[in-house]
Amino acid sequence: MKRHQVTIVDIAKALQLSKSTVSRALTGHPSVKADTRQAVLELAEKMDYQRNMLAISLITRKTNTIGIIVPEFTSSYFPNVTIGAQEVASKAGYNTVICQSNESYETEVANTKVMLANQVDGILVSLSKETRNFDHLKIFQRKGIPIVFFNRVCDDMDVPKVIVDDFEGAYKAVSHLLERGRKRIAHLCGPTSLRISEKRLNGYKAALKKYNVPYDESLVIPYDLNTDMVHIYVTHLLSLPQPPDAIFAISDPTAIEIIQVIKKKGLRVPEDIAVVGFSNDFASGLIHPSLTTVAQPVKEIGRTAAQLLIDQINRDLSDWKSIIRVLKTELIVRESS
Amino acid sequence: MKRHQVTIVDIAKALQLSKSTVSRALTGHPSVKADTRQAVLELAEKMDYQRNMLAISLITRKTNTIGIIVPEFTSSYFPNVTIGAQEVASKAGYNTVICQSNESYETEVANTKVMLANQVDGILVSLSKETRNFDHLKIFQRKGIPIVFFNRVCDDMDVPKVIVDDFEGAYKAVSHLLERGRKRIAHLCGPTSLRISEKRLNGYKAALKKYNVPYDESLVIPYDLNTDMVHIYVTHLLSLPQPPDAIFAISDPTAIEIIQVIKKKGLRVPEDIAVVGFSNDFASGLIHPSLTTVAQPVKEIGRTAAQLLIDQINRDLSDWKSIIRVLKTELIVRESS
DNA sequence: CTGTTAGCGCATTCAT
DNA sequence: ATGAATGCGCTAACAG
Repeated sequence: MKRHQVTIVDIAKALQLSKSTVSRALTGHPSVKADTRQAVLELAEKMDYQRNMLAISLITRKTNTIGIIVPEFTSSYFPNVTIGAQEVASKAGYNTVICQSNESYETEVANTKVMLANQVDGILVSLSKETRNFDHLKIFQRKGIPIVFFNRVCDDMDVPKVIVDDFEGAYKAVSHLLERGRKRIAHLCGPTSLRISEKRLNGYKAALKKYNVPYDESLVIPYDLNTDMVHIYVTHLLSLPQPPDAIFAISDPTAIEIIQVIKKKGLRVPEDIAVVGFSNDFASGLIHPSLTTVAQPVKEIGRTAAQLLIDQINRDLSDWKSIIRVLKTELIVRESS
Repeated sequence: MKRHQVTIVDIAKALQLSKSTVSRALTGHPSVKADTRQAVLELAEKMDYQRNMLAISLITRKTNTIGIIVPEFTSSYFPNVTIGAQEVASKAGYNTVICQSNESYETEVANTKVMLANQVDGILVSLSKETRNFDHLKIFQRKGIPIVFFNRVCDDMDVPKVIVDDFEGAYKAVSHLLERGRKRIAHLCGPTSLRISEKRLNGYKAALKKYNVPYDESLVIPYDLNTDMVHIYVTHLLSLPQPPDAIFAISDPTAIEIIQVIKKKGLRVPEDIAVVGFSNDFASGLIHPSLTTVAQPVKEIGRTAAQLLIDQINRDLSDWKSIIRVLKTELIVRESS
């Protein structure tokens, strides 16, 4: 299928001008007579001329495009982060290419190849739950292409990161449960590959310690974020000799699933078991009972990450910063606790 | 910031080969000795070589990229459509660039410029609620770049479209309410600019007619999808001399907001007022009471649209089809009706 | 203010 | 099976 592309040459011919003049007129270069520019612009408009960014990027070695790699799009978390990121990016003149890794390491690697091949000026990454090797990301460092991590970060790499205070968030959530008189608090924690799992677990432990509640390993269940498995874990917890009277979940989708399972078993939330989630997904305010959760400033995370990335792009290679920006969480108490 | 890019030339030099040979080896051309290819591939890997798609696309006039323009990302509808679309696209070797118009005509126009400048091979579009002029999209037709519309389509243009049977969906929803004995059914309908608003309204009217319920214009309220306004409309409806006993909403976010407003006023759903939505967003199964709604096959819409687009891209310009694919809806009855 | 020249990185004719 | 030359559309020196 042969498409015809309108080029600068076409305009130049029609106007009896040189290519360079047309090019300059189009790019708003000051050194071009007002009426010449006017004529060029008008004709360009009339001919549906669009600058070919491929050619321009090839020369300037800049695509004004940033890549975003996220694990999934099913909760409201990542869509909202990308909204925030796009907001800042487009204001700074950058386009955005979004890829989902689907929580798969393989796919994540493939995504990075695409980003490289398309010469993005930088990438925003939140790791898949499977990712334990970071070579595919270190390539960017070697090539001098800025990376900024958010949410699921890589400790191995000395680049900017945007996270929330996961420790404190979990600490607040569990303290809240303890203050409400809960004695046996279970924790459905995330996969060990993710640092956030560890940090939230530590917050959980610290809260227990502060309130002098012994840490009981049998109440802590690591799971791989596949919500299909939640009912098994909940069933298990409820069948313990001393079942928990509260569950703190690593994420809102998890917590929501927990509530569904508990209700299906004929138990009441929060009377029999309290539930607390993490992230304040859109759905958590709607579910019945509404979910107590640790809110993250989602769009702000996206904005901050994009801003750090753009700063890095504009900065000289020599003085890259590896700032870690820690945003605050907020405990939102609702009916489930 | 000067990045160094590894090029074919680097590999050629290191291996004492010509550029063409290296290029052929890299692209899997058969006419190259097995061990030469082997050597090239190995070195390329070792040097972190990545083909520069900008250069390749410039020559081949093909970017293997499709653009997607959606109005928003806040409900679960559009994220899910894009997931379906990406699935098909990436299987066919296409990358995806996603833009949000934020329901703004201006932004939508800007988005199309970006797509053109980046030489996408085709675009998937769902119109913003403001869009009434389609020149920015007709440019694609003129340039021979395939377009496929989904959900919010443009009647003016003879291109493939993927929609659901909005008329039937609304008809089923309203019939359901009537069968449950509701007599005065209000309808919060979408902006007149969107065809889906009209079709759903027609389905509403047809159902009333079938059940011999007179059409009462005062119960039909057009609104612009800004959920902040919902409480005003609901308040108005409830203050009517003969208030409605049911509300059919153009969308799930709308219906969810309606339920919240009704509950806040101390009325019960569905006892006092039944509510039905449209689309079966993720949240609709979680809200209390859970929402009766018309489910759309969301991912399937994305898949179908992407497939039609890719078909079109591979087809010859001369025989473009303007198929309209109409997918089925399904009424999901929950607690709110 | 405007024109001329050179190449960005690569695939693709032609040659050999 | 390999090499040399051409050019995709455009910007960026370099000249007037």
